[in-house]
Amino acid sequence: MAKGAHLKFIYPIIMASFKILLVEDDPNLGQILNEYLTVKGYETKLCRDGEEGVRAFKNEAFDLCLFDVMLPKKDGFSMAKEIRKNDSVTPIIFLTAKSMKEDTIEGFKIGGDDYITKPFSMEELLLRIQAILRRTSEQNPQISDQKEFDFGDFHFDYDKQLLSIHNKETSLTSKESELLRLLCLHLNQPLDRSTALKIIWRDDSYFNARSMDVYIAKLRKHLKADESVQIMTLHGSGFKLITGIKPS
Amino acid sequence: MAKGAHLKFIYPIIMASFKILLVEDDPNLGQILNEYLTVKGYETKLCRDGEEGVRAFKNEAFDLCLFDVMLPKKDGFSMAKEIRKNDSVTPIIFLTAKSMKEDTIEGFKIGGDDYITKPFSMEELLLRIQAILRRTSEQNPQISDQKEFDFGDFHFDYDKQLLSIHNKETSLTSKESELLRLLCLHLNQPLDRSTALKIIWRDDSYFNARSMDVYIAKLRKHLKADESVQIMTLHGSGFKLITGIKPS
DNA sequence: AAACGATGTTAATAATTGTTAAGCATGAAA
DNA sequence: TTTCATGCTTAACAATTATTAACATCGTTT
Repeated sequence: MAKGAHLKFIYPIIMASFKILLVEDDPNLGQILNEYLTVKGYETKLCRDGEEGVRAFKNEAFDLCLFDVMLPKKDGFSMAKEIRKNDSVTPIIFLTAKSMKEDTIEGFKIGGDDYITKPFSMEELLLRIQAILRRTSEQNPQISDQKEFDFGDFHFDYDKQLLSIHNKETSLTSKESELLRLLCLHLNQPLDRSTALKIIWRDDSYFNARSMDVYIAKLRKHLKADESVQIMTLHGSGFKLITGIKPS
Repeated sequence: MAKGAHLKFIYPIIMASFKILLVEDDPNLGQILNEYLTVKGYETKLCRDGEEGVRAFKNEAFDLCLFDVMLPKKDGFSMAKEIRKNDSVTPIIFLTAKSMKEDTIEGFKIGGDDYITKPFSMEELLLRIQAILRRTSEQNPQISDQKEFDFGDFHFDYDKQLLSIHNKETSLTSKESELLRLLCLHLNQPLDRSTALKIIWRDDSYFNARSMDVYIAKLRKHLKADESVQIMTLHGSGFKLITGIKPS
């Protein structure tokens, strides 16, 4: 029955890349798909036939499968059946040449998650992949959701909203925690203003931007406890949490 | 602001069936879909236009949305956008008359989960619904029928409405129990205010929200018996029952 | 340097949540 | 029936958190 409003939208902005098992015998299409998905930030493994595909699945961990239905040695549905014997969660998308309804339905019955009919647009495929991964990754916290951070002398527990140093503990508000978490995920790397606004405030607008500046100021106060840690301003683009500043 | 006499029906908290929000302006198709889904064991709510649909979504908890794209007052995509502001998880399937690629892609970008082109077979629609619900229900805590919970030093029996620690037993009221149950199902994870209100109070309204705050306070008192357990506030979004707090 | 936009800082205001207690309805006991 | 106990809701006010406003400062461009 239900659902959670207000769950944070964690888009794959900060995220270890997903690994996709692609099985396609047509060399052209295979290569195009492979390149396209790589460009889009996915790690891929391309196999040329069904047996090779199943073998790869057994030996490596994938986040999603993309199977052509018609394949040499072992067709896509048979692969899916074999995989579903031991694994009921990894999403499977079928590529089918014909838009035969029977194929479609067969695919879903086996436990496939989607099918897409050739010819298809790359963007559509990408969007389907994202839709499915968005869903699965939310239940897969380790992919993007680091909960505790150490930087400088600080220890930050995002879940408990606690920032501690030496033996002092400060409890943070939710907004402070979210912002600090983003900064930590980008430790010593730039955090884009607009990115942070979209993730935390859901909207990059003037007032939200000002609000964020206020929170940056609050965090800076908290972080004064260790001189070697600082939130640096990247004028016109964002902020960066840096560690290892030498005492002057 | 007196509310006057009113009746409130207590629905079963643990429902077997999924609840689908169906928004379709064509009376024939609407009724057919409605009946078909009902026969297939789903609970449905049928709305005739977009505004009605969004209103329904805000006040009731649904497991899946099925939106026609072309609708009076507010089209399906606009509905999805509005819903996605606060809810990134409830699956949305679009029904589209034309198989326009732009439409498709637009739908996915908004955060839709699938689309299906009219005319479609009922069986295909059902299979798509099942594919999505299979995936979401696995990660959907509140559908669980777990009756007893252990957290910190507590043992909580939902059916008996008993919260015990060491050798002390406290009997809870039904509202206390329902709220604690939801928190337990989300142990160490956020529980959204609106979700809890829709499930326990059947309606996310101002007074119910205040009532819920009162019950949070009551639960906090009960939970004082173990310092390592706390209900933490997620300002603006909800609460989280957390365990493993260090003694200070 | 002057002008402009972006950011820093503090304070005021607004919104949300915490807490206590007063009302109300219901059902059981007298 | 009246009385009482119970559980839930509503009200009132306090505390906390978030946003907006106002003004200072910094960086960049000219």
